[in-house]
This record gives sequence, structure tokens and C-alpha cells, in this order.
Amino acid sequence: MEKIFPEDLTIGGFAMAGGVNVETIRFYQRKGLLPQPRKPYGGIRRYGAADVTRVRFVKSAQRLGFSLDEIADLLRLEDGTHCDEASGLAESKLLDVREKLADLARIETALSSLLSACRMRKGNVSCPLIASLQSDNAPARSRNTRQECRQ
Amino acid sequence: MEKIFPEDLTIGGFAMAGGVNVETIRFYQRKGLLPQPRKPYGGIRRYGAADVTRVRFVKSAQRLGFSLDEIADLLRLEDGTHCDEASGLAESKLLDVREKLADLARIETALSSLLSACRMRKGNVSCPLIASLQSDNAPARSRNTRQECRQ
DNA sequence: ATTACTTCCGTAGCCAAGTACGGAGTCAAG
DNA sequence: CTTGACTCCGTACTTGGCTACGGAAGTAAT
Repeated sequence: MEKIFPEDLTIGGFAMAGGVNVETIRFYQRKGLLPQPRKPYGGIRRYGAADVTRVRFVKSAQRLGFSLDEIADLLRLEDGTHCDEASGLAESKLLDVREKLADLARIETALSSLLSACRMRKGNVSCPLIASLQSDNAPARSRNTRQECRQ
Repeated sequence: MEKIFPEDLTIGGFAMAGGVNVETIRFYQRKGLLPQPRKPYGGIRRYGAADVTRVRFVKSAQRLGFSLDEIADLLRLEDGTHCDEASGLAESKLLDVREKLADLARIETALSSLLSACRMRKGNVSCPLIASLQSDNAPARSRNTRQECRQ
């Protein structure tokens, strides 16, 4: 009832399970994002659930704006490096992630308030989307910077 | 005391204020991400604070994993479109943003617990970074999927 | 008016991240 | 033991997002 394939996908099945295409798998192997499993003597390589997990992680992190190189860093954190080597990296990534969280949260607020305002059809609701990512540098006299949804 | 230039940057100053290079400004204009201000008769275009705000928004959204096309969508939300046309788009972007938030939050948790574990030098702390983005598809029998930091 | 610095505009080049291609080898079914 | 589908591997092409280049024209200081 759980999972039928425990450890023996070919690259085709692996790609499908990971939601990417075969060439992408090979590309990631070349970049070192995925390990290349031993080839059983002139034969065909096999892949398991851990590989699928890993490729999905790559794709998710990518949607969050990390580059493949940054993702490689993250993966090195998880893999067998010493904790003390890793922790500096982890720390900087953590700051990075927290900034992204804050920015996203601001966008979320802006979008959802925009939506609820539009839903109750008040007309002329303000659309503070762009302003949502301001935070630091304030233009102060916002004459023409604040725009309105045309009812 | 507030801002010295209210509305009259040349493209060079604009680019500098936005933290991008001049060519990027032009590129965004071609893509429709920035409006091209009227050219005052065979002369040179001027830009203001609102433009700077806008280009910064683009850069921030990009760091969050949005493509220029998606950002154009977001900008259309803010600009003069009808609320009712916009709200469908806003809704789907909101879902998108919320997924990203959740993923980022999971990464954040994983990173910070990794860090604090490493700091108190317990040795053999687990590195649940990859697992953090799992949520839906569980490989169930995690035999070799869970790895450890080598002390 | 000359000089030095921009701007303008079009076109071309660059890098990251894939995606496609083609020929040779492998493998399971019939 | 052939056929069809797949793998392997190298190389080449594509797309998105810039970045650089080059010549003409504007502009500011000397």
C-alpha cells in the first residue's frame, strides 16, 4: 500500500517521478546537484526515492529564487560536510531566507488587501503592491506614486 | 531635507538610483515593465521617484522567484486596470505567494534548527533541509533518505 | 567652438538553465 | 534474434535576462 518502487527506477522513471525531463537529470548530474550512481557494468543506472526527493528539493528551491549554485550550497549543508564548516553558510542562507520571507509577507498582505477591497466593490481602492516592497527608502511626498484602481 | 530630486533624473541617475545599469532600464522599457516617458522634442527623457520605486519592485520580486512576465502581471494589477479584471490574477498570484511563503518557512525552520543544533555541538545532528520541502509526498520507509552531519 | 560626457537606438554577444539530437549500446517481449 | 523502447554520452541549440558596442546626436563646461 505504500510505494511500489523502493529503489529501482531507471532514469526515465526517475525524471517522471521528479517532474522533470530526462535531460534535466543528466544536466544536474553534470553540475553535481545529483550524484551519478554507479553503472552496473556496461548497463543502466538505477535511482531511488532519495534521488526523487532531492530533485524535487532543487525544483522547489528554484521557485523560491535560489540559483542552482546556491542550491548546491544548500545541498552541501545536508550532505556530509562538517557542521562547523557548514554553519557559516547556513547562517548566511538563513538571513537570505528571512529577507525573502519578509518581502513575500509584504506582497501577501498587499495582494490580499487588494483582493478583499476589490471584492467589496468600494471603488477606488488603492493598490499598494509596489509600495509593499519599499520598507527602507521612503519617497516621502507621494504625490503621483500612489495610484488607484480605476473603480 | 527630504529628497533633492523630485522628478528629474536622466536615465543614468535613474539606473543608479534603482541599483541597475542603464541597459537594464532600456531592456525593461522594451519589455513593457517600465513606461517610456515622452521625449521632450529631440531631447533627453527624465525620470522620477515613482520609476525608481518601480524598478526596485521588479528586482525584489525577481529575487523571490518571479519571472519578468509574472512581474509584469503584478504591475498590471497595480496600474490602471479594472479591479474586477485584476482580481482573478491577484487571486492566483496570492496562492502562488502563499505556497512560496510556506516553503520558505519550512526552509527557515530547517536551517535554523540545523544551526542551533550545530552550535551546541551535539555531534550527529540531523540535517532535515531536503525533507523540509517534502510536505506532500512521503517516501514512508526513510531508510537511507535521512542523513546526518558528520559530527 | 571644441571637448568630454551623456543619451538614444539598434543590433549583437553573454551566461544560466535547460532542451534537443544523433549514433551506439542495452534490454524485454514476442 | 529481431523489433521497439529505452539508456548513454557528447555536442549543439534555445530561452530568459541581461550586457556590451557603435555611431549619431544632445548638453555642459571651458
